[in-house]
Amino acid sequence: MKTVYERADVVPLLAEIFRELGYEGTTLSRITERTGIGKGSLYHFFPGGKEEMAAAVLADVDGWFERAVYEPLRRDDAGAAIDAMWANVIDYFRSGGRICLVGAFALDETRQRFSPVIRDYFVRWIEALRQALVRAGCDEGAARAAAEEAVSGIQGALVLSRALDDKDMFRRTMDRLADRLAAAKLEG
Amino acid sequence: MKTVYERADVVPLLAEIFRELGYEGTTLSRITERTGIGKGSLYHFFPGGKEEMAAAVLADVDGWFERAVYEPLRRDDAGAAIDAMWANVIDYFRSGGRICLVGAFALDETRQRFSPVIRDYFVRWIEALRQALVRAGCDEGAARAAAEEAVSGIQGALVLSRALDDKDMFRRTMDRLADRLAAAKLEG
DNA sequence: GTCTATACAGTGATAGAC
DNA sequence: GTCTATCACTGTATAGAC
Repeated sequence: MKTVYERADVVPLLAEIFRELGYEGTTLSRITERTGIGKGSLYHFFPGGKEEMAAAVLADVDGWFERAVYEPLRRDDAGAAIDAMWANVIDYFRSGGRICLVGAFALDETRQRFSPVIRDYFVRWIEALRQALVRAGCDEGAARAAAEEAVSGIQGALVLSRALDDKDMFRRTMDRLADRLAAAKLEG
Repeated sequence: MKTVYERADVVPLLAEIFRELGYEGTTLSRITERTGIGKGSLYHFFPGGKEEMAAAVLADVDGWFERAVYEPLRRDDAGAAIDAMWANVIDYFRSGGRICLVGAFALDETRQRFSPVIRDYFVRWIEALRQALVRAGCDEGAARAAAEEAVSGIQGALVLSRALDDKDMFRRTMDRLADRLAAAKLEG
């Protein structure tokens, strides 16, 4: 049996591998080992090699958040969009069982390769959330701080729940962060 | 000119390199390149190779936090120890310019190598902070949650301030987390 | 304790058969 | 599009001279 892929099918597989092994830890042979896709095919899809693979994965992740989270935050009913954001975050990160690739890439020298993409992902998240809070009646300064706190808090929960191997800790933290956002809406 | 090292001198140098490059990104040749220490010397100090180097670095980091942060939190005046913790954290992590090696190792497969050390570092931090909060008059449940929130929040700020390349964001977040801890003391 | 030389498996990458 | 073979290079690790 022989499987024929398209580039779009390969990207999510690569995403899981980069998430688990990191940029440096991901090697072509480990990709082949886990997916069955040979070097020939990989270079056919990604002539730029590993760096192009990681860039494609980052673009894919970014696109998902843009559609599922940022755009609703900018356009839909603020309360509903924020509720949806928390549901999406818990689901996407599998209650802390899955890390944020963008956050992970920000920590080591990998950041230098993808610096603009990494920054943009977080800037747009914070800005979209800030806009939703303002629409919900929060004042400008409080909205900015609350948005930053939420996005930062998610990253922290991903690190800590993974270090403690405790998914409950992740869910607890998402609940607390959601409460804080709700409080910011009312107070602002 | 020839420099003669002791093992204890080498560990902090290795720590910076592991922090910048990650476990997989750190190679023996890059260590030599940055420190001038040859492979022969490295294997003399760390016969177990790279894994032993990383373990030594983790033990060193852990020891520093134990002495400078955890022990004061368990024994000294609660308010003073908590104030000292925030000062130490901002200083140690260079306002977000330096990452938490333990947190970084928790994110990818490196975690499997050092899982007990990683978990223990965070468990003891949270527990020591919880004890300080209880001594300050906070009730048990609130103290546990507040301690977890603070430690998690620090990790999040490290990721986000690095992604945004914004040290002010790190300091702002430390201020906010400190305020939240102070509020928890009073409310609890 | 440090250096040089070296072993050999694994790295990203390329070329050509099918 | 996928496979196999192969490239030059770098990875960790070891041994022995000094």
